[in-house]
Amino acid sequence: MKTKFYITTPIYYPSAKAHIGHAYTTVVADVLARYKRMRGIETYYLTGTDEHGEKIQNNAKLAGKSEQQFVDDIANDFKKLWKTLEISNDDFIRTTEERHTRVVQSIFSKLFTQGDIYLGKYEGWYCTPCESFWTETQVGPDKLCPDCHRPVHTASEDAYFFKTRKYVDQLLKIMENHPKFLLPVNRKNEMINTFIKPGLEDLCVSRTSFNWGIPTNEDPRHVVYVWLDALSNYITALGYDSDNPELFNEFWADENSEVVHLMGADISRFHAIYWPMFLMALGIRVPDRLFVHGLLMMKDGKMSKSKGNVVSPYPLIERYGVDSVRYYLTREVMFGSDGQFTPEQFVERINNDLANDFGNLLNRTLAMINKYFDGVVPIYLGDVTVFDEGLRILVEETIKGYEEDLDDLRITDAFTKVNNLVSKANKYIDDTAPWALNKDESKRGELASVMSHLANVLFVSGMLLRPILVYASDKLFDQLGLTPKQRDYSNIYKFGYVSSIKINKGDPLFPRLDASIEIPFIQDLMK
RNA sequence: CGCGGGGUAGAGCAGUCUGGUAGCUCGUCGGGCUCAUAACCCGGAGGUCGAAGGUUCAAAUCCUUCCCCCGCAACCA
Repeated sequence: MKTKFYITTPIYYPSAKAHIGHAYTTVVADVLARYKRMRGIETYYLTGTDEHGEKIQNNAKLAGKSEQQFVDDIANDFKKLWKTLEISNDDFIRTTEERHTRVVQSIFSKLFTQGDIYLGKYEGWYCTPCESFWTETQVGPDKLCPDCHRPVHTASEDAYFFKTRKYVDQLLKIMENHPKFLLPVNRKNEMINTFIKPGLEDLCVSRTSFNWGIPTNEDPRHVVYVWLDALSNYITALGYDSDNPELFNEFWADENSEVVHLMGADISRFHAIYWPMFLMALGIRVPDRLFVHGLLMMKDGKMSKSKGNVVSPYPLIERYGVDSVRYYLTREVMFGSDGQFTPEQFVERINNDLANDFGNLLNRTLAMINKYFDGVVPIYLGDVTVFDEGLRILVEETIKGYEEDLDDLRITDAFTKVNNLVSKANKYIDDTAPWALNKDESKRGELASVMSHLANVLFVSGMLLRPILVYASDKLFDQLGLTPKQRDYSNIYKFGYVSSIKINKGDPLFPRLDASIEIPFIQDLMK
């Protein structure tokens, strides 16, 4: 396994405030980052905002702000949300920052000089009053401007293009030789069959129709157009081509660093095709993994401003806590497929997994340790019964499977295994019936073993969930009586580590939510 | 014929690549337990796996055609 880990979210386009969909991607990336750190892997986690383009220019005007003021405000909104959600990003890159713009200009120049970028003509449907280009499908069969509904005409303007031809074979080879380069696999097939095979066109990398962008050194009327600007953030943030390239050398250039990009399907094409090509042109190695995650849909379809079905994460966090929201986002959606946000499932997920199964397991275990052993976890003496043995073996299998899954980005599978462990521990209580053992003095050893096994399962479960539950895991460790030093991941390999310590039973970790109150409350948020 | 995803129990989903008794969570019905947050554990009912045809000893799974839903369509995770 590689010793270093670099993970990124897409940089979000701040044309409006952050919603729960942004939070989904960012939380998932955070869970992976925290997991890797917990395993002792040197990790760097990057997120940020993509702040250029015509839409920003227009929205700023509408808001009566300067472009910079407009993006400053929204970038702050994103930063605040990540802070609230306890996102552990190491950096937050903004494409309007000098450290980014300067390097993008230099990348553009380099590609131009070496002949990968050339000056050509961009053609499309143009609306003169709106000063905008539109695509064939946007203007429709009647050739009307989608904005003002007036007729458009074909027009062309000078633009720079990136030559793709030179790198196609190399890219195909990468996809062929590295089956996990682009996941899920159907995404790879889509890229190859729809975009590459029919013949890849050159990519337009500059525009003159608006000016809120990074001006090129070659011709300042041209600003760098979207993807060359936006995608470069993954390396500019690390100090590529700057006076401080240490992070770049450590987390990108070094083959011992695993580079993972997370993204939605809408932008997978740019990540999977053009981004590797840009890197090849720059003579830099390509990422290890591109993972296309699903979207969190609303009952009436995709979240969008026009539909007015966007959910803000803030009121959810405020009412249910950071851990619950993080857990819901990580767990609800099969990683790689689309999922649906409904108030019913939100409440259900938290009640079943966190309150009834996980939280209650802690609560009932500690109650028994208090009652039967005066609040001290009995000394671990190995397996006494077959039930003990079965549980211990399951713990070992769970840890192994969890690690394999997370290392392979199978997030849903990994945490499903933890749920299963918790659930089997609840069953174990039924199987062993401690209340019955307590009535028989000769079964004292068995009873002690049950408590000890349960305490250790709780320790392991809390640790495996720690990348998600940034507060509750430590509350659980507090209640188990573990010192901060003892809360180390490596200790979960030693089953029986939690032994002979005084517990501090506290409040339930996750109070059960009353569905009849909470569902209407969340429904209200969706209006 | 633009591209892609999907249609499996009342709800939400896995399983489809590598064909072999249809599974998970929730709900529902019945039972158990009493350590616990009205929780937990066990069992039952409930499915012509979108439709039709084909391949096969055997199809949710492979092939063909069709129907329906959704997303994208060059800056909405």
